[in-house]
Order: sequence, then C-alpha cells, then structure tokens
Amino acid sequence: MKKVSEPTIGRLSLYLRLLMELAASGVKTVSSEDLAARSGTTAAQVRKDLSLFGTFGKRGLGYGVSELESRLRGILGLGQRWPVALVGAGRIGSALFGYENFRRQGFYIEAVFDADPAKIGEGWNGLVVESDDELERIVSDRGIEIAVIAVPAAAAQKVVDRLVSSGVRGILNFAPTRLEVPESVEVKTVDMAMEMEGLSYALTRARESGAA
Amino acid sequence: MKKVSEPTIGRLSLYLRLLMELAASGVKTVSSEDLAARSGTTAAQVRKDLSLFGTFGKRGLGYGVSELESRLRGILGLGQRWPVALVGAGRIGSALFGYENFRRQGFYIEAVFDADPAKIGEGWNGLVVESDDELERIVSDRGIEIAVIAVPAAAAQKVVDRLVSSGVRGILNFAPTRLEVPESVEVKTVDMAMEMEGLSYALTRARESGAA
DNA sequence: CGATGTGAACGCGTTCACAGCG
DNA sequence: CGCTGTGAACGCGTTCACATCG
Repeated sequence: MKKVSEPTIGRLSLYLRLLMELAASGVKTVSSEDLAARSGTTAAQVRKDLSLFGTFGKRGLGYGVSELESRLRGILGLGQRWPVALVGAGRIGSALFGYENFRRQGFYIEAVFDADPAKIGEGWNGLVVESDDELERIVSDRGIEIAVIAVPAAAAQKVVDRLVSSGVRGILNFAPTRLEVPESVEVKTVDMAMEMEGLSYALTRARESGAA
Repeated sequence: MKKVSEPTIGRLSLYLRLLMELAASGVKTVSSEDLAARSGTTAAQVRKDLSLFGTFGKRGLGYGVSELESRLRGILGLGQRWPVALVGAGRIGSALFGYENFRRQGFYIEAVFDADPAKIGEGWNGLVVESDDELERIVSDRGIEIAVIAVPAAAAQKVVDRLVSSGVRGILNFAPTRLEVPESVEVKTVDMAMEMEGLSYALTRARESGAA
C-alpha cells in the first residue's frame, strides 16, 4: 500500500460523515464529483484518496454509498469499540461527552480522572471521577489505548508520560502545549487559541489592505 | 510582502506563546535554534517564518524575546480587544470561556445566543443568554466581527448566514459540517470527531503492521 | 566568530489529463 | 458514453547551504 498523508485521512473522515448523511437520505450512489462538491475539494482528489486503499467505484456509475461507507469505517478502524480515558474532569471533557458523533463512531469514555480531591468520587455523566493516583492501574486494567487530555498546560506532559507508560498510544490534546511522546504514540492537538489567532490575523490583514 | 501560508501563521501563534513563557522566566534573548527546539520545528523554518514579516533578529545573537513578542502580537492582530459572539450556550462555549489564553489574547465573549427559550435570560458566566431573534441587532450594534459556532450541525449554516450578514468576518466552527461563506469571511473548523478518527486510523494501522 | 536572512534544491500533496473499463 | 483510476505535471511549503553582518 502506498503511503497515506494526514490530510487524506482527514478527508476520509469527512467523506464518511457525508456518506452517512447520504445513506440517511436514501441515496444509493455518489460520484466523485458529487462527494467533492459536498466536501469542498475536487473530484480528482476524492478519487486519489480512495484509490490509495483499493478500487471501490464502478466506472460510469460512481460509488455505492453504503459499500463505501463500510469500507471507510474499516480503513479508519471504526469497526470496533474504543475505550477512552479522559484526564481532567472540566468543561472540555463535558463538551466532548455531549458530542453525539463521539459515541456514534465507537468512542466511549470509560474512565475520568482529576487531580482535584474535591471532584474525586463525584458523579460525572454517569461515571465516577477517579483519583489521579489510580491512573496507571485503571488505564491498563481497562485496556485503554486512547486518552483525551484536558488539564492545564503545565500538568500535561506529566500526565502524558504516565498515560504512555500505561499503554496509551493515541492522545487528543486540548492543553495548549507541545507534548513529547515516543514515535509510536500519535498526538493530535486541538489548540483553540491558535485558531482564534488565525482569525485575528486574517481580519487584521483584510482591514489593513481594505484601508490602504 | 510575500505571501504567507496558513501553517506559518499557526507557528507564529506558537512562537508567541513560547516567547511569553520565556519572558516570564526572565529570558532576554532566543536563537532560532532554541525556538525551533521548543516548538518542534527547525531553525531554518523559524527564520523563514519570521523573515516573511521583517528582520527582527540580531546576527550572532538571536532575537530579543520581548521585542519579538510584541512584533508577533502586532502581526497577528492581537494589539486590540476582539469582541466575540458565542452562538449556542452549551458546554463547548463554557469550555472556551474558561480557557484563560482566550481572554489573555484579547478575545472577549460579549454576547451569547441560544435557540432554546428555556435558556434565554439565564445567566451565563456573567452574561445573559440572548434570544436567537436578537442576533442580527446585537452583533451589529456591538461591532462583533468574530463568532464562535457551537450549535448542532443542522443549524449551523443558517446561523452562519445570519452572522455574516450582520458583519461577522471570522468564524470558529465547532459544528461538524462544512460551512459556506463568502470569500471575505474566514472560517476555522475544529472537528473533534475527525481528530479522533485520525487516532483510530493510526492505532489500527500500527496494530495491523505489528500483528503482521 | 556566531547566528541571521535567503536564494536554490528538494519533497510532497494536489491538479491535470487521459487511458481504461463497465 | 460516463465516471473511475492513475501516471505525469505542477505548485508550494520545507529544508539546505551559505553569504552576510553585528
């Protein structure tokens, strides 16, 4: 198999969501051009992305919606239930929990940790907040491989080290800091401040050239 | 001025945060190599990024921390207060509100909207949740140019259209859907489901090649 | 001498154009 | 004939290498 770029994976994820919507609307077949229009890319890009993983289309016809959907599920590893640990029982975690696509794709928060003794033992969306001290034990006992980090930046690296040593291999990071991990561990950082600053930049530029 | 790529802006934002940390530690000067190590990139990349906007360094010495910090602030348009509207008074918005870097960089949530009549009039982190109906009036009255969308995907496009027609030119979108906007409007989408699926893909791949 | 600033080389993802097949 | 699958061309961001200057 050829090598697959990160943007490609992001688009596959997007295609999958669109296919679910199409399936719900009763559509049976889509062309690369149609998918492209809905996802904001080009038909050639759609075909290239898909062709990296096999040949799913019917020439002269397009792609079977439900077939492609299940193919993408398989490619993205969504055919299973993924137990997830949440570290930091704050608002971000709650938001994630309420995010319906989260569970629908097989991600289940199965442990919530917090360093604040006041929160430990408290109920949290049907779970109980566990003590930080138990992190290693619980993560490895439950076979958790994916964790969401929602702690302050200063605490993040320490948490990550402990998670990784307990078997976690994928991390979604909301702490605004760069995390050091072994090659074998995948980190995705969501940095809202950075996104906002991107907006600030764009607006400022527009204003300056408009005013010039 | 040469054209500036999106990744470059993201890195500038990152450099800025590192510079703030360095300044807080009393560091006066940094080399491109030092900044590169801290930001996970290369020294050449740091210099290229900065050189797009001017020549801030001293040869043989490096960059003045506080000088570079304020230059970056200027470049990113952070020298001002940005009033922000939040549409959707749910958990994501609360998370954002609690995010300290948010206010520190000049972003202030100055209006919160929700479609749910039960929430309207309620207090929300010191603000009052406004009726969706008032959106156009309030956004334009308060000169709001940046909005955060935290509503269900199905409702997002309609909200965006109304925001844009009221003067909003920058949007941070948490709804898992592609938004249609005029050229002149900047959209940044934060798609947590997509990030999680990226993790799922990486872990699945690792497992398969490991097991092979 | 040391670290910056930058033109040139490079690698890689995207786009193009068309052959291939239902 | 229509739309997919794909090698080739392209554009662009990253990396390299070194001239430049404090």
